[in-house]
Amino acid sequence: MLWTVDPAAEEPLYAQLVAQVHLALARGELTPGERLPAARELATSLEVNVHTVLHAYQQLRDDGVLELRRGRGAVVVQGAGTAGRDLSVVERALAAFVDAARGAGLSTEATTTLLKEALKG
Amino acid sequence: MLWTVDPAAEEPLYAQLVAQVHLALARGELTPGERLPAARELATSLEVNVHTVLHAYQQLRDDGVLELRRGRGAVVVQGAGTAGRDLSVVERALAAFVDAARGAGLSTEATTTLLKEALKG
DNA sequence: CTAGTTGTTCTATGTCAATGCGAACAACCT
DNA sequence: AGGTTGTTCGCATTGACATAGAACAACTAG
Repeated sequence: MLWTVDPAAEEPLYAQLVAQVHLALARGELTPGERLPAARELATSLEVNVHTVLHAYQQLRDDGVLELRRGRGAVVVQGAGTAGRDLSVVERALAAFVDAARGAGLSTEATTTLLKEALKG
Repeated sequence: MLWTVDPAAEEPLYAQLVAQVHLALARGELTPGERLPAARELATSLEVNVHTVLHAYQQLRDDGVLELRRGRGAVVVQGAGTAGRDLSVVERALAAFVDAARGAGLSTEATTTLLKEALKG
């Protein structure tokens, strides 16, 4: 998977990393059993502090996505993600939703707020 | 519209108010020309500081949703929102998207991340 | 014109998250 | 045994968030 980080973004750096892993997992770019780069290594290449990367890793562990062990690194948990599943249905539904929202003149704030509400229930 | 605030939520208080206005506007519960409660008044009833409410109001003004004038209060801008439009199409598309995402086993993080990505492009 | 209302602006304070930095430590691998 | 890697401390800095109080200016209503 591809790692990127935008220090200018409003979203915290660690949260950006967390979201990227979730997304890569959903897209099958990351599969269970796969090992992620070492925290220090990733931190260096992203020009970010080690603790920031570790913060993201620990968050992902709490999410049940990663398994962390000293000396071994960060490994994607077996059964995590949707690897192998077909996401085309989701992609189509997403495209339809975005089109509908834009067609109705909804702002991005209103659109994301609607989704959050729907996910709550 | 209904005003609520949850101090325990992760989302900032002012952001909660902003989201509520956006949502109410999208749902037609708030119409252009309508006047919002005075900042001090709303702050008192919500047991929140005046500056917090004002922060939300000013954010909404920056979003092009509100018009603020001293002595007159906060009024919804003419042409703001989707008042009068039919949101049933959006609601259905949203429901379909949420169903598809859940059916695919996507986490809420992955789902919201997907939407953000889609809204960017 | 007067008094009340309401947003605007200013200063100040305290808390907390995020990030960065350094160091020691424990489990794991080769 | 030695290197790798996550774990756990401590500490400092920055900024957002929220609260608080006060004075001020524009508007409304009487």
